[in-house]
Amino acid sequence: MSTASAIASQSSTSRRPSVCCNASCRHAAACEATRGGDPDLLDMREVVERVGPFSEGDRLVQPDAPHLAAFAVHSGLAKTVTEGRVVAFHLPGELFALDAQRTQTHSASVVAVGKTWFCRFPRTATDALCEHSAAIATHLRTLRRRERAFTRRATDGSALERVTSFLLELFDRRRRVEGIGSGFVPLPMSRDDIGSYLGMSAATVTRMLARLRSDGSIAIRADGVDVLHEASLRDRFL
Amino acid sequence: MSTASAIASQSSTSRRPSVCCNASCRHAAACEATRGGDPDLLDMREVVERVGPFSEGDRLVQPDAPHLAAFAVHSGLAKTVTEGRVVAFHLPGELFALDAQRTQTHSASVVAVGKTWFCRFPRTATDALCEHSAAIATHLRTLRRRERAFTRRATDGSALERVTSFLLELFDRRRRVEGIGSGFVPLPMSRDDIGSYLGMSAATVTRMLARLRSDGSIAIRADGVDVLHEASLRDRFL
DNA sequence: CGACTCTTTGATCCTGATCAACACCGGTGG
DNA sequence: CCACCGGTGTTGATCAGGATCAAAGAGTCG
Repeated sequence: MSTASAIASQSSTSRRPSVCCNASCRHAAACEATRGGDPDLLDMREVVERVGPFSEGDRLVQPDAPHLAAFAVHSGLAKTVTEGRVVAFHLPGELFALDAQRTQTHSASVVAVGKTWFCRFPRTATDALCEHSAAIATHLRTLRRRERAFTRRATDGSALERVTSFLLELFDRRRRVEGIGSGFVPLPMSRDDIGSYLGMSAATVTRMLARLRSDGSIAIRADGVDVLHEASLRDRFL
Repeated sequence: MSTASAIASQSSTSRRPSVCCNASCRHAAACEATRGGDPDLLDMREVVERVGPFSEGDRLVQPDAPHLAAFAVHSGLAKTVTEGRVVAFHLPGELFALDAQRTQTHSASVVAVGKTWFCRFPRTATDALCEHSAAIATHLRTLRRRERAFTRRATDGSALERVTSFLLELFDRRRRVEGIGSGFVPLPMSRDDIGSYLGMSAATVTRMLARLRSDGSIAIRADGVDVLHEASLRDRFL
């Protein structure tokens, strides 16, 4: 079941770390850690370790484990789970697990969804960078705030509105990382995961997607959806 | 419609202030401002002004108005309203409108429910007291925290659970102020107000109360409810 | 006394959960 | 290559919680 069953936040010795964060990385243009190659943030590239592959269900960090690193998704997808509920998804290029800087311990699990690679930023290294560079310190503070905002689970509005805004959120976040791309939004997570995140049953997620399909807003594929009519999705929030 | 239509937070000249905060006040024993006559807080009595009467619907403070005073309910009832929703009720003896100390302006309306008198604590006076007395400063900070907690609207749980916990909350708060009393919980606010506060329709509030009556937990009176079987109410939260 | 407002109660509707049946798909073993 | 199998997604049927609407008491104030 696991290609890498160990917990990676404690040490990376079980996986060959490799310094590989440079302009040739698929996400270099928009990676949050380096903000697309911002000269002020270049040092972040020197401390990163690539870890993986993780496969479906593998835990990257455990609750109450000491906070030893932050992570970015390199490829695949990750979810943050608290008390049995999905509270956040992490897309390629997005940095996370910054929340624990204060408490010194992680407050939730982070679990791989499908085959996933991560970029690991050891705490000791990033702390040192923050002392040398005000730009890096500020950048990480900003990302920490943003992580907190993403984690706040939207529980208001109808099921259709929540599914719609979920798709638009992923659409926008993906666009930010991949650059201007197609209207395709991958949904590698299960319907159960989406339902858990949105506070509804998996059956309802399916039904709401079907409704958006039937009015021509999206097309449903095996591995995600195509946004066919972005405006009609956004119009649901007048 | 109004016995006192002016906005009281700006000035009290339109109503005769009277220094009347002493042991003979009906709520002296438990008033939050003086914490039942705590010697360290006695100076609070010197700065208070009694204002009123206000009648149904009169606004005591307006959103965005400058924060010139905090208040306690002397008699009657008040509600805090934000964006058309009731977010808090204030019982006799309870201090409120501390929230604006930071922002310098009130963030919500406070409206009288029925005929209501208030005790007004001018900002300049309480600020001065806080400089002289660490006890008073600490006390007000504590109350501010508590006000924030009370304002958080409980939106989870079933309608029956929310109504039950609402009654118990008022029951407990009233007991704290009035001392050990009867099982009577006055409900001078309308069913609409309760529904707004609890996030449900007025009809549902009525229905849930009827259900609690039919299983013998409460009796419904014109002006409130009698708690007949406190334990069975609390048992709804296992 | 009469107009008004608020509460109560009944009837109906809507949303989304739950349960069950079925399709689909990838993997496994013969 | 094919039959089988378990997991996941889709879809229909049913159900429960509350909202909404309407009509009938019950105070309340002029």
